[in-house]
Amino acid sequence: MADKVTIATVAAHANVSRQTVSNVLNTPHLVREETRERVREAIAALGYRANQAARLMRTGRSHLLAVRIEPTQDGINGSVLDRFLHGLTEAAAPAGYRILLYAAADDKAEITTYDDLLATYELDGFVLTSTHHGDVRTSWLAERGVPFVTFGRPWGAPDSHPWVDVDNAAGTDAATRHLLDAGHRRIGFIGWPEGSGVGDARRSGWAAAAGPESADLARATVDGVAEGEAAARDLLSISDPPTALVCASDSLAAGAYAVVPPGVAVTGFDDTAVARVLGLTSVAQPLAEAAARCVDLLAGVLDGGTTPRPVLLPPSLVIRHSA
Amino acid sequence: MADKVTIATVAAHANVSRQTVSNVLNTPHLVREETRERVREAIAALGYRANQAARLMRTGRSHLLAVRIEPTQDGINGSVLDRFLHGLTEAAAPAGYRILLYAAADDKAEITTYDDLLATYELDGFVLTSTHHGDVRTSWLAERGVPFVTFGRPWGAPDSHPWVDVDNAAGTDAATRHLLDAGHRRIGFIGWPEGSGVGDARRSGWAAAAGPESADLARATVDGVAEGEAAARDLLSISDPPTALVCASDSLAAGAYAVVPPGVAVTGFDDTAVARVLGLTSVAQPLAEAAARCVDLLAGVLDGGTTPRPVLLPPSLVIRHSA
DNA sequence: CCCAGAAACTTGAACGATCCAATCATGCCG
DNA sequence: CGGCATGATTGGATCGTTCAAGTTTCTGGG
Repeated sequence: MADKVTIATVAAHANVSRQTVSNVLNTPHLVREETRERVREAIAALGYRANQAARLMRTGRSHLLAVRIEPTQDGINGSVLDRFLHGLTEAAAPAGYRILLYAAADDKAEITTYDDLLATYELDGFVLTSTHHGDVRTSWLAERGVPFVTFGRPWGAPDSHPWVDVDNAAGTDAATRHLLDAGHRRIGFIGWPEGSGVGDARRSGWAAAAGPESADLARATVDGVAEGEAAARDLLSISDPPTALVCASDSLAAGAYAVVPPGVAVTGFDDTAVARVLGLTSVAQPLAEAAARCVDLLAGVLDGGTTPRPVLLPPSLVIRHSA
Repeated sequence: MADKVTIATVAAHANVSRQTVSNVLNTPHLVREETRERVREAIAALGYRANQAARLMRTGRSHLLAVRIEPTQDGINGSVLDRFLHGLTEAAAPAGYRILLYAAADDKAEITTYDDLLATYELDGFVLTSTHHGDVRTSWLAERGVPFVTFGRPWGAPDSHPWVDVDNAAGTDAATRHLLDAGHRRIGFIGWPEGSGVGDARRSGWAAAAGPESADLARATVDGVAEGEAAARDLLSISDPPTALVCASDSLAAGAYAVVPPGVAVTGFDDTAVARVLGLTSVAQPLAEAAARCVDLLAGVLDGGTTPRPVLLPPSLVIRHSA
C-alpha cells in the first residue's frame, strides 16, 4: 500500500497550502471555485481521508456516539435492541457519526463508563435506552452538559432533554380496538406491575379503549412466558371471563396463547420472532425509524446547537391469526 | 467541571516531566519505585485519563475493534448476533479495547467501509462474522496486513488467519445421539442447500451419527419456518418415515415441529427464544465464550505479535420436551 | 577521589489536522 | 494611479501524547 496520504500530500498535489485543502473540506465557500475543484480532484486522485484523531485533537469532536448494549433478558425481546442498534448504525453513517458500544452491569457502573468514555475517547454524545423513573444517568449527563438522547420519554420532568419514543398507549389502544371490531366485548389485559413508565402506558391504552367496565380484567405480573400462562389461567377462571387478552409483551402473550381455549384472542407487543412463529397478532414498534430520529436529534444538538423537539412515533398493529 | 487534566497537569502536580508520567503508564520498570508511586497518586488525585486521540496519533493504535451489525434476517436468529456483540463488548473492555459498529449492505460495500474506517479512525482490527466460501473480505484484509479474526472458520485455505468457531458437526452429532438414545432409529435431517460451510458441517454431524442407512432422509431448503414445514411434510409422507428430525436451525425446526404428529421428535439449532417458547430441544452455541476468544486472539495479534492458534468450541444440547 | 557505566529523568520534535493572524492578489473609487 | 476594502491564500502555533536523544544523578571499583 502507498504511504499515508495526509492533508500535506493533497496540498502539494494540488499546488496549494494545507489550509486551503482544509477550507475546501470544512468551509468551501471561502475558496474560489476553480481552486476548490482542483483540490477536490487531488483528494479523489489520492484517495485522501481526513484523519479523525488529528481532527479530534483540534476540534474536540470525535464524531462518535455511544450506546449501551444490554445482556438479553429472556431473549425474546433481544432482537428489539438488535434492530434498534442496526438502525442507529445505518442512520449515523451518512451523518458522519459512528456507533461505539459499551456494556455496564447497572446504572452506577454505566456512569463510571461515561466518565471513562468522555475522558479517553471524547465522545460526542450518548443514546440511552430503557430509561426509568428517577434515572440517575440522565441527571448525571445533563449536569455535565453532555449531549444525549433517550429512546423512551423522561418519566420525571416533562421535556428536560431530547427524546424519541413510541406511543405505547396508542399501540394497546389499536390492539384493543381491533378486538372490539372483531366483536369481542370483554377484553382482558396482562401487564407488568405499576411503576414502569412503559408498562403503565401500555395498560392505559387498553383501559381507554376497553372502557371502565373492563377495569377488573387486568392482571399485573413480572415479564415471562410462565407468568403470562398463569395470569391467563387466572383471568379465564373467573365468572364471565374475557374472550380476548391484550398483553404488554410477546413473552406474556406467548404464555397466554398456549393456554387459552380456541376462540379466545390474544395480542402481544413488539412483533418479535416469537410472535411471528406462533402467529401472534402483535404491536410493532418502528425501530429503524426511532433510531434514525435519535440520530437526527443528537446530530441537531451537536451540529446545529438547536434544542430539538421530542418525537413520538406511532406503532402499528401486525395482524396474524391469534386475533 | 474542572479544566482538562492532561499529562502535563499530572507532571506538574508530581514534580516530574511529562515523559516520566508517560513512562509510569507505559513502561513502569524504567521509573524508580518512589517516583512511580508519587506519579500514581497524582494521577488518582486528579482523575487523569490518557487521551486516546493523542495517543493514537503518536502510536498508530486506536484500541478500537470493528464489528459489522447485520440486519436481522427472519428475526429468529437475530438474538444470536445480539448476544455475540454483548460478549465482545464485555470481553474487549478489560483488554483495553472498544467495539465500533458498522453496517454494510454486501461484501463489496463492506470493503469500502474497511477502507474508510482504517483511514479515518485507524482501527486496530476487525471481527468478521458469517464468513463463507470465497469470501473477498478476508483476502482483502489479509493482503493489506490488517489484523482480523473470524467467527466461523475459513472455508478455503485451512489456517490462513486466526479464527474461532463452534463445532457445528459436534452439535448435530450430539442431537442425533440424543435421539438414538431415546430409541429413535430412523432420524431425518432438514438443512440448507450444499455450499454453506456451516450448513454442510451440521449435516455431516447428523450423517455420521445417523449412519449410512439414513442417507435418503435428508432434505435441503433455504432457511425459514414455512420451508421447514414443507420439508417435514415431505419427509413424513414417504414410506417408513423418520420418527425424529434434526434441523439445521430453529426456524426450520419451528416449522417442522408445527406439523409433525405427536411422538415425532424435533431438534433445532441456536437455542433461540423461539426454541425456548416452543419447548424445542436445540443446540446452544457458547456465544459469550466465542466472543471472548475472538477478543483474545485479536488482542494477541495486536499486543503480542503472536500468531495464535484457532479455537474450536464445543456446543451444548439444551433438552426440552420436543425431543 | 575519580571515572565509567548504568539508571533516572528531562527536553525538543513529531503525529495530522485546525485555528489564528498575517500576507498577497484583486478590483473599485476618487 | 494611489489608497483601500475585500477576498483568497499562506505560515506558524497548537491539541495531548510518545519517541528519540540528551542530561543529570547514582553506584561501585580502582
